[in-house]
Amino acid sequence: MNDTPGNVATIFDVAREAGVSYGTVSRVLNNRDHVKPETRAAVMQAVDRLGFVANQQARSLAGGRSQVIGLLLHGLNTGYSDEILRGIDTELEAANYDLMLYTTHRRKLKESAYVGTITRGMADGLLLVLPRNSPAYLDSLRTREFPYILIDHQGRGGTERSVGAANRQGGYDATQYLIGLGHRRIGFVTGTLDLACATDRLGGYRRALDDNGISFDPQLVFPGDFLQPSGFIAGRALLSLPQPPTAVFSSNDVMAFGIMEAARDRGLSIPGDLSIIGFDDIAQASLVYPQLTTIRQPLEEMGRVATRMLLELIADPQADVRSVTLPTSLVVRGSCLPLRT
Amino acid sequence: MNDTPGNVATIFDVAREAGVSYGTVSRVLNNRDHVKPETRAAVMQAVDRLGFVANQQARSLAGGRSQVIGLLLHGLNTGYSDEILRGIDTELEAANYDLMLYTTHRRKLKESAYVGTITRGMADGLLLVLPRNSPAYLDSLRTREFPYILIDHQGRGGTERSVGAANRQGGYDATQYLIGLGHRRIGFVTGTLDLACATDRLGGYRRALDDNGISFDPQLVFPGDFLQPSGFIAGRALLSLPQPPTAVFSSNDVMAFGIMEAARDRGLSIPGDLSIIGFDDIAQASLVYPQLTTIRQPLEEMGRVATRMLLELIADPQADVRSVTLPTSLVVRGSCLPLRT
DNA sequence: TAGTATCTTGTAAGCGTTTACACGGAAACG
DNA sequence: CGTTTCCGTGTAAACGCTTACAAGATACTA
Repeated sequence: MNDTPGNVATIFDVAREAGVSYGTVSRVLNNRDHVKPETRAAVMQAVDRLGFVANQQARSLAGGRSQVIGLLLHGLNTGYSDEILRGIDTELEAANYDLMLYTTHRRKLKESAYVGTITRGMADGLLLVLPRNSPAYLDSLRTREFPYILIDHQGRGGTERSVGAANRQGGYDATQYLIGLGHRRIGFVTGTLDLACATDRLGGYRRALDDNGISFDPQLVFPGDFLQPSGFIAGRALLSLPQPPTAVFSSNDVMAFGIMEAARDRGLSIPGDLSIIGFDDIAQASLVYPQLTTIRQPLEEMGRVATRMLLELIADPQADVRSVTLPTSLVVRGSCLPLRT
Repeated sequence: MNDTPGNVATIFDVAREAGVSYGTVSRVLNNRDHVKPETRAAVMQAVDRLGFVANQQARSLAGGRSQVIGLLLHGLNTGYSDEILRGIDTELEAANYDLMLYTTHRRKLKESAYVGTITRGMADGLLLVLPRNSPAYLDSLRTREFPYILIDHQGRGGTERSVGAANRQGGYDATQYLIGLGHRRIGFVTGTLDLACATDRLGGYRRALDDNGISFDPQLVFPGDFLQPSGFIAGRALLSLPQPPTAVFSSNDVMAFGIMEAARDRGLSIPGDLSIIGFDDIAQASLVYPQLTTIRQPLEEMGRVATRMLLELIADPQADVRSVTLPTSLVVRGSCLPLRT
């Protein structure tokens, strides 16, 4: 309020204003016991009058919480992170936490440096979006008992605390849906296969074929990298086969758009001549024409759940927080049709 | 490296390891003069050996930089912030700064509380994405001489340091393009009109009509709110007019998608029966079918430019940093056609 | 070669909090 | 009514760093 510009009220100013000691002010600010109600009120008034806001740096240096959690991302590229971020944001806001955003741009080295600074006081906990296999610095987090949660990471060892989606089941469901529509020659465009989620989706596809007595044809599987151009290329390749597929399952929506483009290029109508199903259910999926049938991955919810888990862990490091796999769901829109006979 | 779990090396540990005093270590860490080269090397080695990373909290408490800048956003809703964020991230990474993300969810009260905590040591500077008119707390930033830059804010007073886009010119260009294609009855769907960018786009539209001797017809202007459903509603309304428009200019891309939907609902083909032009050029614009012709707003560049301005301001508070308006550009895709006669 | 300026380093103080501890007074107990 | 317990508050120390300031070593000047 009435402070000279540049000079901001400290806990001492509040103490003087309220006629108590700084220790008492701290106790009030932290909702500690052993403070007389009138004193508490007086302090609160002084806080209001001075417009006092505690310095978080000092607070966390002195051993308190920083009320900040870190989020480590590869990048802001896909539109995939945005949705997770939204979930995290929602949950953090409710808990009165702030968010520190770190993007690594896929540089391994940077990641571990980040993890270093983050754990040195910057944040109370860490969320990592790590679709690939666990890097070494997780060890240091573990031994240091620093609270962290992995998002979208399906590590082999059950030791990691993570939240992910049922990629395998989703892949199975997508394939099963197409089979249910009568399709037998079903193309598959993979994601980047060093990511667990990509291999899981492929696994689901193969399993569904198996369960339905359809033999696996390697020709129908085309490698992609989760980006649109690779979808286009894959689409073109699959449609040029001597015996092209009547339906294609794309490991994500963005590549599905590429496949759509390739089909249109060839003069094929969707879904009349070719059924397409995607994975993720990003916002665009319902904006394209025809609207894309896809497997919904609950990204926002993953963000929310992970955040809740992390906050729980921060509150009680011994808490029994276990990995969670959230279910995917089939979203039927307009890009698939029963096989014409 | 070899620290007991939970105990992290401090500057004192480094000093002991290197056989110098902690003051010297600090000097080395901050690249100060007056350190003998051999000493510097010895300290750096000790730093490496111990895997030391400075505690940012302590550092900024003691008067140094926090190497953090804050970003205040309304929310992560539109896909619009993502792109700005990407630009910011790029620039920050280069400058070795970290990002603190604050979302207000449009709650005025929260904003000013945030600004309070941010300026109390949390960050060295602040970026605000503020399409609406400048709120009161900016005054406190100003008197406190805290470095900040506004993004996408076209305030009246030239006092604010901000970076924005040429919304008026963009609106003009879009309209002019449609007129050039022969269209005379051109619908317009507004954005939320309490935002400067929305009124500017409308202004550009009117100006272009004027310049071409086309009289302004209020019936052709329909209020929207930048979200897809309002585009749909607007599209339906415009197309139901006794004399419907042959082209529509939407104040942003997302609403344009809604208009497309409305047109399809009515059995109209795009661009055959109706030309549509958007504004923003978000990622989806090139994914829909037909691909959307639109006015590109250089969001990522806005983020980058604003960040550079802010960093400059942090480095030298007296720097002559002036507001910047970045040009928009017409991106021609497939959603507009010359008027059929 | 004495005197001064410059380099190099160490030490102390302080940034704004929290937390452990101390101490007087009120309440509870026998 | 003396003793014990708990309550309410103040004070000191610590968190890990930066930045004056001091002081010894070294280089430069006349």
